Amino acid sequence: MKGDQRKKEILKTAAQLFRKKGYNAISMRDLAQALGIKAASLYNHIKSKQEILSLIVMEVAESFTLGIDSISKSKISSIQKLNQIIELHVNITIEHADAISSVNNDWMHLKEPDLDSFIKMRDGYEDKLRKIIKKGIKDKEIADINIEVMLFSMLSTLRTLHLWYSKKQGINKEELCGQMKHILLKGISLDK
Amino acid sequence: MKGDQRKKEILKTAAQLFRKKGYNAISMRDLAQALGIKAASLYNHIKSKQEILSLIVMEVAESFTLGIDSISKSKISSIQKLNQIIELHVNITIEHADAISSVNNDWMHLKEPDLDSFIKMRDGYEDKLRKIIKKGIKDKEIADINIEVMLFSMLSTLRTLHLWYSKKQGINKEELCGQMKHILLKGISLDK
DNA sequence: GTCTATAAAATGATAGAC
DNA sequence: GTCTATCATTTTATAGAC
Repeated sequence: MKGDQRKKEILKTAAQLFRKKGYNAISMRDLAQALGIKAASLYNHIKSKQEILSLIVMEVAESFTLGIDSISKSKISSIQKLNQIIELHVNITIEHADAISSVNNDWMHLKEPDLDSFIKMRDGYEDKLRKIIKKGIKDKEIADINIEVMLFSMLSTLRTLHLWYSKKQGINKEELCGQMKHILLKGISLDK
Repeated sequence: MKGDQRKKEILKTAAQLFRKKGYNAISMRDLAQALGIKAASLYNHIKSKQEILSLIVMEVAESFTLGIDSISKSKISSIQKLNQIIELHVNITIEHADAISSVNNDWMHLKEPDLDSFIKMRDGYEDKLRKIIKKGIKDKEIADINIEVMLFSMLSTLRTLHLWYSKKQGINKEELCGQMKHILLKGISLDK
């Protein structure tokens, strides 16, 4: 089961299809056809359609959780932590662009106990980021703007990076990280 | 047909349900039940499930198109135009928070000719915003960062405002607009 | 304008042959 | 490991009674 190459293909193709039309719009027949087999054959590799969604979404959610935990703990300034969080999102987006679409839009179709686990991870992520911003304001590293607006704005941009990244070529990872840091942390206006 | 109050109720309830689970996850039975009637009764007011989606999505898409057209034409600075675009998004989000969710996530389930029309409006919107940013850079009102990154970052935040706005109370429209302008245009870092 | 009854198609999933 | 055949359920939508 560990080396089931076919299962990996199924998950990869499913993530691609879910990204285009969403979990509910893709039938097992659609998925099978994209793989060149019949729908019934899928069940030799996966237990159910639900399991496919779960494997796709939970893996990425766990990567984000591990990432933010590590950044939270490290002994660096708040601005440096925000820089690392931007890098975390860019890295995961590049590696799991299709899956992120389901993390953003299909998570509500998870079933218990995954649904509860996902929501806890998501809330925990937001809370850790909120604490980093709060400390940054206290230490006068970050402007004293409404913290929830700030949090929302950063997360919106980082979470939807996948919508835009795959369309643009000619920008490498380092350049992208640099631009994102500039825009998210320093703004675009010149009139100060 | 103009004064069909029931039809308006159907569209409003449908938008609420689509927001929670997406167009494909909501059946006509679900919608009917939320309205306290049977599924068959819906068809006295609407032609099909497709028509419901179309009415919800296209109205909001047209509002955005009208708004950006008007802003584009007016004789004000680029930064002032960006300020007005932020106001446009805040206003439409407050008035059509449920519908915006379908505009973001369910538009791909539109059928022709609506699908093509929607995509044209969306591309047109992005292009008008791109031109405003470009002129702002030329006139030295806006920092000379990668224009596509800037465009993407602004739109990501503005388009997902609905995810966040309905959760937070205690912030009024004017305050929200002010904070968004600050974050999107001036950034959050203090170290310059 | 809403109901019951029902058609026609699509869906997730299983059984068993090869 | 994939196939054909099939099942049980759900789905959108229509017809016709009230």
